[in-house]
Amino acid sequence: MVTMQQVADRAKVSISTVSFVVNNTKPVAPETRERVLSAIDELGYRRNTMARALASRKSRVLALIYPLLDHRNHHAFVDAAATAAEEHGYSLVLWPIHSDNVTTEITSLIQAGFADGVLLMEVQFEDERVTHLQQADAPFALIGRTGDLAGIDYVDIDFERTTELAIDDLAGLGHRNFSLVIEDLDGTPLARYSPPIRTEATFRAVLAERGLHGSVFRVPHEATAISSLTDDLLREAPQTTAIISMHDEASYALMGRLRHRGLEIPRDISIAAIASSTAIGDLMDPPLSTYDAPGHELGRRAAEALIARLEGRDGPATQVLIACTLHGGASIGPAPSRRPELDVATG
Amino acid sequence: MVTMQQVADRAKVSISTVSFVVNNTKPVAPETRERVLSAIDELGYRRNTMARALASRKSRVLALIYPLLDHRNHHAFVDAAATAAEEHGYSLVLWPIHSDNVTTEITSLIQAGFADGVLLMEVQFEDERVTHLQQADAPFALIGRTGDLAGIDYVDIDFERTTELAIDDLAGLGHRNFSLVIEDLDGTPLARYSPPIRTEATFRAVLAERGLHGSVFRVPHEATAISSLTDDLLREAPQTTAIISMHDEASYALMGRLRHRGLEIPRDISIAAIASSTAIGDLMDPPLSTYDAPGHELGRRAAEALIARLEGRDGPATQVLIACTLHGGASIGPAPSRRPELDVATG
DNA sequence: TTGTAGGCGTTATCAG
DNA sequence: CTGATAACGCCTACAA
Repeated sequence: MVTMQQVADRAKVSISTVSFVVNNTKPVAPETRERVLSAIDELGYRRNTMARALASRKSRVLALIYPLLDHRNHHAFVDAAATAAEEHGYSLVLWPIHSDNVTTEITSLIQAGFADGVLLMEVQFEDERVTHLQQADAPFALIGRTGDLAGIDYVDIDFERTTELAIDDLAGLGHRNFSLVIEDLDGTPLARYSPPIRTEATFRAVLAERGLHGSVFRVPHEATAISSLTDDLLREAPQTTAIISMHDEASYALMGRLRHRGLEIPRDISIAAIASSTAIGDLMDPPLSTYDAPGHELGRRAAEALIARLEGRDGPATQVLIACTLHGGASIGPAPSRRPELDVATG
Repeated sequence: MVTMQQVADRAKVSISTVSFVVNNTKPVAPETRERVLSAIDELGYRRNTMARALASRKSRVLALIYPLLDHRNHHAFVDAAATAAEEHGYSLVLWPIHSDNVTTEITSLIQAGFADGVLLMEVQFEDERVTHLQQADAPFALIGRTGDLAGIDYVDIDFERTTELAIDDLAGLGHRNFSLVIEDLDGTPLARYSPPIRTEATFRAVLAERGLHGSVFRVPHEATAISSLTDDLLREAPQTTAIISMHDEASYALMGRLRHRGLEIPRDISIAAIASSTAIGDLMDPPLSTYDAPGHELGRRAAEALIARLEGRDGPATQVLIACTLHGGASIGPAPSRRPELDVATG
């Protein structure tokens, strides 16, 4: 390993001069700088990350508290956060959660000087990790939202706006009777996960406001519940002509079983997935019309918000909401004038 | 931040004694140890990661070179690697690749003392990153395999065994005519990606050995190619009764369009997905029979192999191959005695 | 514009 | 078993 001292010797300058050119921290005579630069080049010097962190009291590491629930697709999100971090001279460390004392684990990351700040995802409506971070005065940013957001940096999907968009798009096609399909997370660690909560509330509010009708189906993450959904829906809300789904597995099942029941999509019934992705939608036949989750942008902006905070650019909190946008697909269409009779025996 | 010195003062011992108990590095009198421990507890001491790394010349960080191709599901894999690392006192850092000079970037991670070792995924048959790491004498482990594997630590799916398993399982059901569907990666950065290469070679070899028949379909990752696959297959290999697919998107499309063409799965034709996952398979109707990729185990073992190497446990290289195992599904069944006539006009 | 020197918090070596 | 003390490689006042 080649050190600053060796570079200094070769360039016939002091070690601090090397530091100045390496970090651009003080003006250095062009000619001296050249000498240093070429010494660095010839020796293949790289400044030692750990020594730098120790001396500067900054690790330049962001810890992403990483949920172990693997039924969600965080890929784009994590990817973008890592990339953004790297572009700003930071690194992203995955911090899997599995201990019971999650909260103390998280702040110790920072107290141990390992990370400068924390990125939190899968945030619950009331999240003790957040309060703990606040108390410990540890820099953090959320992907997602808690209930109380005063002064908190966060980036999240605008579920409210997305829901409204989907309803209005479908209403514009003549639909008047909606069904919303969301995940039922009761009994799971995500019981108070806010996306379904916010979406359901918005769904009801918007329908009421527009004078439209609808039902809500909460579907647990189990094969039996998912496969019985279609029949439940047709029985309990037979007038439905437009389904909005925030449950990809359920969407799949619906597409298949609705056709089994003799309904054609979108001729007889429309279905739109929100907070999903085109990649998933394109697998279906017909391609599912999806309002794509802006995973990439969320990851990037969350990392950047945290970095901004770390670098002292204080000021108002970053509070960003991004709506999902409709991206192709062929599963929505004009509302049918009337629905064909269902062959109930087939169900 | 509370330091070792403060702990030492409070416990009325020297700083080295504190270090000994914190790291279990030398015997300490039970009573002294107790004093230190309670001082640590009272003060809330945590040893500084960066100082430790500097002094011990070990960062305890593994860098996962992280591909930016997001059409693959690396979730379980990354997750398991991070968890395993953490269990061994290491951290996993995501290192997104986007520079042109990937190779030098990778070794500089280590030269900068940031990471002790590197985990490489999406390995190509000939991979210059590997040769570069070898030349730089940087510790690394692969997830995947290059062509030349002498002395290299790697963990990979046993595509050969998996392919053989799938063929034999289906042959056991009476199938004699197979089609293999793999991704065509020509023209992409993964042109020499080894899984499809190995799988195709094995497919041909095993069929020949068993006296069975088959065709190979290489399908690019494009909607048009994927949607025309079914017709191509039925035209070019009409006698096929069993499809083995290593291309999830194509599997989806096949399930849908085969039914459109009047073929029932698995009555008329069987389909098995290899290196896939039950989670994906369960979305289909009928549930796709999948030979599940052991992502979780691969991630764990790769991380552990690298750590073993880092900790000087040398000896023969870790070279692990894990076959995918069949996991449920209902898309394979006995070979049909004869296939119903196809309504060619429907295609 | 450049150099000197004192940390940063640990680890590790060597005495006692 | 315990304690000094010298690294580890870099940053950063403070001097020159």
